[in-house]
Amino acid sequence: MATIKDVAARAKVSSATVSHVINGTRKVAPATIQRVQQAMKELDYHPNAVAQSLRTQKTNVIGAVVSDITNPFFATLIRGAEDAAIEAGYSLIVCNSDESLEKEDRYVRLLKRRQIDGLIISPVGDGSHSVVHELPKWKVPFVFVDRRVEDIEADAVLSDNVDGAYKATRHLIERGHRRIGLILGIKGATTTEERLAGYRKALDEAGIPFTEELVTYGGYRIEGGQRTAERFLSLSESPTALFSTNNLMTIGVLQELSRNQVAIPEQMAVVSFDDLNLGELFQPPLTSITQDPYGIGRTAMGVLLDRSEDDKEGTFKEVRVPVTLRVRRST
Amino acid sequence: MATIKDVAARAKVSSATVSHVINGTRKVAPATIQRVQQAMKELDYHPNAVAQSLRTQKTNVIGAVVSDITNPFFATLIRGAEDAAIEAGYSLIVCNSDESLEKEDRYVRLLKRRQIDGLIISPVGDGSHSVVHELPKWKVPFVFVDRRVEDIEADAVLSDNVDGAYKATRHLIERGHRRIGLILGIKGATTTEERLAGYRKALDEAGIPFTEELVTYGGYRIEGGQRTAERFLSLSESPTALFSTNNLMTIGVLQELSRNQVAIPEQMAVVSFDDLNLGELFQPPLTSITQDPYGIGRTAMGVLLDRSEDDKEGTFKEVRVPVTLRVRRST
DNA sequence: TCGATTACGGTAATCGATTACTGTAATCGA
DNA sequence: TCGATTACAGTAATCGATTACCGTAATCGA
Repeated sequence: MATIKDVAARAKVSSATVSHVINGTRKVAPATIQRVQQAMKELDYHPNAVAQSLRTQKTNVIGAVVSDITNPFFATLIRGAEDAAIEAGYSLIVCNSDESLEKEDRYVRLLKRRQIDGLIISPVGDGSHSVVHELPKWKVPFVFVDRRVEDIEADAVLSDNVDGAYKATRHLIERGHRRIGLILGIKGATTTEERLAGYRKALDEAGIPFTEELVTYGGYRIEGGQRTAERFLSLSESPTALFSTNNLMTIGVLQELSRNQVAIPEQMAVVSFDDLNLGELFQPPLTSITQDPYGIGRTAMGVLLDRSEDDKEGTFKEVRVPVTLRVRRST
Repeated sequence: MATIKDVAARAKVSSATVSHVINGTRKVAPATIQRVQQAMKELDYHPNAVAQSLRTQKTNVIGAVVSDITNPFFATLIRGAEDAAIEAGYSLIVCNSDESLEKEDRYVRLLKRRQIDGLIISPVGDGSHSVVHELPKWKVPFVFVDRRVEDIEADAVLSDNVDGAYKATRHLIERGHRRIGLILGIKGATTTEERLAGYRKALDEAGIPFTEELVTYGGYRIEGGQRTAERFLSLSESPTALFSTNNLMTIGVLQELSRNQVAIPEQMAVVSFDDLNLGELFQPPLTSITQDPYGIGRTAMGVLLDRSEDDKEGTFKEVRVPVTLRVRRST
């Protein structure tokens, strides 16, 4: 591979001049510029980004840690982040935490070693033992997406969870349901707590008493959706509607209901927080709260790059991305 | 951030010794090792991967270019690649080409500048004008996934497309269909050509004549599925079965059939190459050829790392990952 | 005409690691 | 006892860029 020195030699200038031609960092005589560009072309020279990074202390790489890229929600979020990153000249390294604190820890440290310029993270669990607590000390700019950790000062781009859960629950109430089973994710996670708050708000407003029995935790996994749906079905007085608070658990719920031949919506209405993509192709089409993961990813990257370029401080932003209730036939 | 010199100073040794302690590259007295480790701990030292990369000419970064991470097929493929990468100490930079030659070109060059140790790529279109033609010259090890470019010598990990298409078509024939509409992707892409070959093989075997009229190209996009389904429906003698050769086009097909209230499978049988995940939740559940994208990604990464570690040459492997026909109720 | 300014570009230090080469004691073997 | 070997560790070059600092010639203004 040709280096800057090769170019310099061929153009009969110093490497300093080549660098300045490339970066436009000082005035260079037109004739010299010509010679340098010619030499670069002839040698098919392209600057070594690793050397640049070492010298400038800037890698133009952003790290992203999400629970699982295989989940369409995160895939789309990452896609949004990536598009924004590329436009600004950054690349994205993606890591999957699988909701494991240990993996999250390992990846964040790895990314730090790689001198990333910023981090987008959806923290594992309630974040209480997360490695993110070290981030402020390390001075790596970062932004929370989807979830956040309560007691850490940082930017965050999140869905409007309270509003979404409120709308979903109110919709079910308007359809006449009074026993609404709520399937939450991981106790302590901000998404979970906020969606619970929205649910309670709608119940309160309608004067329906809150029942512990109707609230379960499925860990945001398919299996959790099945398990909790099963539990709801076995209740002496089973609910007439289920509100599942993420896409994977909804899949589990639908599988379980189908296995037990429970008719939707006749015997059980179903609402999902977070659309299943293709939700409209199901039979019946699924009523859901639609989030905007692409928008979350894109604006998160924007917020992150703003911060790392304006250099550090400044008050932290918490952006709430609106969600919409899409009524289909499962309710 | 602490550097190796800080550690050296604190442990009262040279930076060479610190380096050797870290890497175990030469014998160091136990007492010295202790002091160095102590110093590293006290300073919370972690080696700067950028500096290491510059010196060793190895970044431990692999690039991946696929058409769209939002497509569950590629998301899963990337996930497989990533898991394998992480296990081997590599990180993955993911890029989305969106089937655009220009983006593909830009990203591959960017990745090369970043000095990636290897590349996983699903080339755009038929690959004839792809930047991948430059890769051998650049000496970046790379492996094709999902598709390949015909005239380039390289490793490749691909689905057994001929077999899959053959099985799908034969299945339809066994169900009594003789007019089977085939929806291909991008003319010239190896996936397309191979799936066409499998389709023809099954027809030949059954003595059914091949009809141009029943073959269309949908560009591997949802919209293409809709468009081609519409075309098939408007045929004077429309087919009794459709074989759509990727997941996105299948979605388009299903949408279009549903819009026209065509009953599946009574009025039109449908088979998809590549499962829709959740295909079993559709009504009716979808018969499909199931690929193993996770396996493709994982073995592709394995092949790639083998090659970059065994250092270069050696004959190129073409791995065919088996596919299975999953019969559900859409046929 | 001469000092100041401008235009242009080179020298060498630097980023933070790795590693070839070298140096000094201590130990060994006969 | 002395040359050889071994054990241990330091010096400095290097990877490929950027950039602070400096030098020279040409131009300008009064």
